[in-house]
Amino acid sequence: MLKLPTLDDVAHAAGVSTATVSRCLNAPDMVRAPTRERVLRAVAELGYTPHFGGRALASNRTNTIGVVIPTMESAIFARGLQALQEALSDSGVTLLIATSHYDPAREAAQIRALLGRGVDGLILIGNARPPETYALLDAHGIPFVLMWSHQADCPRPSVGFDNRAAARAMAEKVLDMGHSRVAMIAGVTAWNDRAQGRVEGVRAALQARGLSLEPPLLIEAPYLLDDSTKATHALLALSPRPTAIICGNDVQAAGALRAAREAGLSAPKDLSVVGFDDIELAIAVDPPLTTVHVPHRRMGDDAARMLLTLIAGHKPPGNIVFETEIIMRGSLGPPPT
Amino acid sequence: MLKLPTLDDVAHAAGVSTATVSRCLNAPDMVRAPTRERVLRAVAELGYTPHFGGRALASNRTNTIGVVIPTMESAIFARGLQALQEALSDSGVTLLIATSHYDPAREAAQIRALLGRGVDGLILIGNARPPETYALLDAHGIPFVLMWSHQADCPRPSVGFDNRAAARAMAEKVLDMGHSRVAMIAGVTAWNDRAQGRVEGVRAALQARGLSLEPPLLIEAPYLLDDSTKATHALLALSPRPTAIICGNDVQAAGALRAAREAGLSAPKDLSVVGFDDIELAIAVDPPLTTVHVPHRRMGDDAARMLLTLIAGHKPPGNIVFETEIIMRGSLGPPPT
DNA sequence: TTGTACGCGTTATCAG
DNA sequence: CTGATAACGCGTACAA
Repeated sequence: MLKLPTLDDVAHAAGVSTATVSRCLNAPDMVRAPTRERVLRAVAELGYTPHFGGRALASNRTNTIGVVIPTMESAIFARGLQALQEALSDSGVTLLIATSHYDPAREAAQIRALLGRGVDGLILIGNARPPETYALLDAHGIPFVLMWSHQADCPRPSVGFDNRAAARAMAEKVLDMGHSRVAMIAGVTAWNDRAQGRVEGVRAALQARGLSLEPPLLIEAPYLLDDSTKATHALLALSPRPTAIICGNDVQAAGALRAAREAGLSAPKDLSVVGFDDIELAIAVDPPLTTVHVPHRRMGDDAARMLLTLIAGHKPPGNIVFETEIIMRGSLGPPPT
Repeated sequence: MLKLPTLDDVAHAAGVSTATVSRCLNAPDMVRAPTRERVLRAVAELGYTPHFGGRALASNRTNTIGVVIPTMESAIFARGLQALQEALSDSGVTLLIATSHYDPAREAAQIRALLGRGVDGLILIGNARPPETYALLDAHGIPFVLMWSHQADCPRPSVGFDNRAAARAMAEKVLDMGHSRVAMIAGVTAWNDRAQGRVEGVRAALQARGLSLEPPLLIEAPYLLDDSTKATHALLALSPRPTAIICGNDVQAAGALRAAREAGLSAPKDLSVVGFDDIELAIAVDPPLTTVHVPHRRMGDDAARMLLTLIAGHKPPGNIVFETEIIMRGSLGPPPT
């Protein structure tokens, strides 16, 4: 293991003090051009990279921000993450990724771990979490931004959209198609305001037309293909069976389509299925999914930008709310006659 | 911004020296039980977390390992990453994730960034990279493990499988079905030994039966749905057109199925399609994909374990090679008569 | 078994 | 514009 060159080595090689070298790297304008040139040459020659720990210790900043997402396995958060990462690396900031498996206790533990690593800020998904977690955040005084949600009554800085309204709009689309026996496969709603909002939105739309959304027509299932397939089979065993299934996300919708096939039903002729999120999977399945388009990239971009603003000590620029859009593809059609 | 509690604060609260507190955390056995208990209580009460930078500086270790994957957007690496992360966090190690977009220059830059952050080890995907990158690694003396590949002539520690052999076996399966006009949509092979190996394997199988694999029957495309759909349309325009398409991964296979549908062909009756990797997508599409199963989780597990061994200074335990397995599902059938 | 004291690499505050 | 020098929080010889 080679010993890495230190500030001192560079200073020695360039014939200046460590302070000057440090300045060349952090505030080049404060150094005369010829000196700076000499120093930078020495830096290049030695292949010097500042030691992260030393820097963190001395400056109390890490140029690192942490994000805790529920999971990496489903592709839901991948694109947003990538956007986050790109936006941040433009500012020389590194992204530290942790996962909570949709478990608030794990999320709190991950936040603690991230804080221990001295992250300058945090990005979290959604706003439903125990008060202790918010207490931890507030006590620490760390800047953070919530993604994927927008609720008017949540005073935290956030970049997201109204899951409830989007789901309601989708349900209305389904009803407008003429469906009157509508079921929903929802994500697990415990500590998940996105899943909750989507259920509420669908329920509101149904109730406005005199329909209700209760078990057995409402099933909660993890955001996984197999669980959704199983749930769909249960729904299809009902009599009369539903003519449309609204799913909590695209993965679940893909699972529903699969169950329909297994049951010998063809979508959308015998059964309509709609999803949510508009991930790549939506156009891979047959029929392609009618779904709610979510602006993954722009959410990531804007969340990064907002967090950097907060870290810089500026005022929270007000929450950002995106509009969603229903993408009509083949999986939604009129009910069978 | 609250000031975080330091070792000194804990020491003060527990009425001991900082050295004792440090020992309680790093080598509990060296401290008498009653003392330790008192200290740990203080730790808990103050919510103390060791300062990452300080620790890194003093111990020259970060308990962090870095991984550079090509991309997060396709789900290919997600499961392996999750496994890595879980295996590592059991050992109190944090995973730093960076992406290269399949670009060797970007990979080198990310490695440099990771080294600057003082990672204790690295995980890299595949073994095809410029000699300068290996030179960088060797000069630094950092332990690293390669994943997803196994080539007998590569002397680096690795945990993977033989992409060439797996692809060859798959191609033979296709040929055994009776296909004689076989095309391939490969991943971009530049600096990607997995993609290269898969092409070579398929080509070898075809050549053994007197067939060849050259353009226009061989097309390279990014591992994305749309590109593969486009490539498939080009293949379907050939005359005579291929009766089977072997794809570089499952995403491409899903794209091929989509193109077939668009062209009014039904799989596997009119066209057989096979994939590689066995990600969740494989069972979401219709027909479900016949594909090569890759042991994502075990690869992640073992790579983590091997790297930790290397970091601990033990001998490289020899490369780990996994067997792959062809999973027969619906997308491969006999050629149309 | 516990405490003292130094050094890790960097930034930031002062003088000059 | 540049150079000394004092922190920053922790691990670890060494001493007690």
